[in-house]
Amino acid sequence: MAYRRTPKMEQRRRDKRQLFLATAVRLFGQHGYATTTVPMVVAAANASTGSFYSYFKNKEDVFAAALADLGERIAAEINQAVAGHAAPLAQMRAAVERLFLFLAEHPDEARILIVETSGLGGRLEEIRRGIIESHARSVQEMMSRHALSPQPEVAAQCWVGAVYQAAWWWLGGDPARRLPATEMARAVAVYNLRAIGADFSKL
Amino acid sequence: MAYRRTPKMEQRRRDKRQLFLATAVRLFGQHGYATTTVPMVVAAANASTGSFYSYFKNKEDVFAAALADLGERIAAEINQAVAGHAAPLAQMRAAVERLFLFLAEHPDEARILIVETSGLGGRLEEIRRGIIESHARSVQEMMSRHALSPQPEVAAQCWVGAVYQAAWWWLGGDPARRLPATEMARAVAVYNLRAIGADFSKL
Amino acid sequence: MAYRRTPKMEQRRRDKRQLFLATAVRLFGQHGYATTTVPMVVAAANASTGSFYSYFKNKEDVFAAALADLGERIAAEINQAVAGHAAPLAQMRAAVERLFLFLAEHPDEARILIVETSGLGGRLEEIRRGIIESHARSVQEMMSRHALSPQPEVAAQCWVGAVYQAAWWWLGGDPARRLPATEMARAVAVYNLRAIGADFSKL
Amino acid sequence: MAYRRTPKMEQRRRDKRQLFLATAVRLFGQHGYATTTVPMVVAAANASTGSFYSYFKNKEDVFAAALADLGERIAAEINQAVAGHAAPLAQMRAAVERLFLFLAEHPDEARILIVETSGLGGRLEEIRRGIIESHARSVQEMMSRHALSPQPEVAAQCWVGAVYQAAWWWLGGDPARRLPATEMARAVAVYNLRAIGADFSKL
DNA sequence: GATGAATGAGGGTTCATTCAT
DNA sequence: CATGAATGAACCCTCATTCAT
Repeated sequence: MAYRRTPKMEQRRRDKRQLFLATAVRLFGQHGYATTTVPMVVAAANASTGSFYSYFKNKEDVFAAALADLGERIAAEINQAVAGHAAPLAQMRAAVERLFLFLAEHPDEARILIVETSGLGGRLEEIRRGIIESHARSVQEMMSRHALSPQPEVAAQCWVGAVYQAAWWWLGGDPARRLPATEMARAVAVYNLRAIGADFSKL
Repeated sequence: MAYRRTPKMEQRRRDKRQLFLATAVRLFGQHGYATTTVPMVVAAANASTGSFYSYFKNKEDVFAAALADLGERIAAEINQAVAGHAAPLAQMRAAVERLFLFLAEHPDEARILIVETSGLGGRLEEIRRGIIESHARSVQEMMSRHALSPQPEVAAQCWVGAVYQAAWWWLGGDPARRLPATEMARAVAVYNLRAIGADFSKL
Repeated sequence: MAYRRTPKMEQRRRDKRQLFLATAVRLFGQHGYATTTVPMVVAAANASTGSFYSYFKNKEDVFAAALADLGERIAAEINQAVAGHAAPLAQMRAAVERLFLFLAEHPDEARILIVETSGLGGRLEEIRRGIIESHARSVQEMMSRHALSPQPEVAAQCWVGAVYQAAWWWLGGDPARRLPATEMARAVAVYNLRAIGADFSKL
Repeated sequence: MAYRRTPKMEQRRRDKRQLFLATAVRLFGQHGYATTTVPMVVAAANASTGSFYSYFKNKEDVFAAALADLGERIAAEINQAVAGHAAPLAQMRAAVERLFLFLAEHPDEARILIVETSGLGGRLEEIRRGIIESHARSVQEMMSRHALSPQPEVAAQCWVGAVYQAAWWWLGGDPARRLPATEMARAVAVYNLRAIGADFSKL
């Protein structure tokens, strides 16, 4: 007689998985993939080794899940930012600023995304590339739609690289002395928009 | 067994150290810091564990040395490139192109610099930051000397980030189908120069 | 929640236990004791861990039960075979042939009995010894009743060992090229009967 | 300057490997393959985990080495025994007796050979089969050379099975009450020789 | 100085078993 | 009674580092 598969249990499983994921993101962000150990994650999540392995196939698996999750969150952020504007240039600017702010507000996530995502075997590298590519692609699309740059592919990479590096640098600075995040975001946006030849009198 | 330190021996030591360093750069570049083991380096250099540890305090130490070495090589490249030009803009353009080309021609080094240098404990991160900062500083210096951008610090980071990311993307592409390195270099230079408001009619 | 033990429920319990047992025999036979995991058995029986442990004290317990079950099945086979003959020699021959055929037709069971029953702690070894001993005992009995061999105890062990090893060898051979099972059975019977000095003119 | 590879060190390495091997045989014989752990072997050999793994690729590897070693020792024993006789029957009898005695005197080795050599993945099973086959083959050869049995292949397996099972049974008996090993050996030899129709008046 | 055998902490992972639901 | 999530001890194995030769 099969006992009812209680919805409560399912919810708990989802919650616990989420807890593991969040913990993993934090630790991976703070220590890097290689240096973060499964026991560390398990301890930080107040769980047991066995439990961990019932939610994820292995260490790589959590990382992949965390990365995928992160990709979606960023995409959502950017989409939301873009949705608030009609003009292409305004949209691009909003996208850059939001991306920068997201990274600035989520240092662990930023670390994961910007560094420590290499030498992880093809699969993870793939996922990371995918995330970056997807930003780059949207940049590229907007640019080519508006004939803003002769080599949109290259520009898109530069664009993303500029944001990431700026964020990375800013995160490493002394919080007491660095520029406010919003000003940084604006400066980076200006840098990138100028780079693709945007006419600033329109903004 | 009285040993005398002959100049010949000193030379040999320098050579061997250099061999270790080169081997380490290659392997770290190919496999990443965490995945590269001391035995691997030792084997690839046809040496012995003991020998290795007589040249370097530990694994981190080789990596730091390799990084420092790399920093010097890059600085030399850029200086050389800049030296060939008088006009500031031409210098900046030359610097970007040379940096890109260096990364394109030295994938192992590129990988070490761009991705495999995080989560490695403060000291190494410091060194990596140092390298990037030094590029950034020279960019910043040129810019502020010529009043090219309102926020030279930020722009300098964007600048470097654009080059690195572009190089990384290019290296990951299909060698048979990607743009020639020199064209890429030029495109990246254009991106960055435009970003800082350089008057292109002058180039 | 008052439960009443209905006959229907008892029957169900017996059935489920039998299902677990059969599944266990199959898996233990195919993968060996150590390599077969409780989750494997549970999954193959479409049941749950908890259910499993309500039928058996632990992993060793199923194995013991499976072994005991197997012992009974073999005893029944042999008894049935023997019952078809009156003359002692004919009985012995029938017993050997039937035992061999049983093993040949039940590879999983054969494997459990012949090889996968050691290093399992005293109790299981005991059970296995018991099964073998019981064959040996009946052989021994027949022999001593008919004064066929000077050392019936030893002969009985040789007798059983010959059958088992022959079966094991035959099972490991290429099904397309090996002798038909019945011929093998006969050859083994001849070997053993001759060994105890049976007068073949009587057969 | 390569330092002389001292013969003393090579000797030590051989010795240590041998120590590991002997220890492994003992423990595998006493507890079985699955139940014997690498830490157990390491502890019993007064060595370290790392050392162990510098001599053997993994757990399976020691076992395979132990098995191979055992195969050679047994072959040597049998060859030596056979060499002492000229007549084929006398040779066969000597071979059986020696094999039995070897197993009787080396319980650990016997356990390894007779049981606990299955479910170990193809490779180890292969090795074990190989050892048994090689005995069987020599039996078979002698038999067919002297036209002693109509189906020498089958007889050879029975032959070996009889010896193994007899040895196994004998080893499990109460040392204070069991037959002397030499008498057992003789009884087993008689069993087998009769089985292949040897004319006993010749012995 | 050079060598490489030895060390052992610690990593990732599995699985027998329990117990709250 | 049934379920399956949770536990955690224990396994196999790697590798940075040391030190006797």
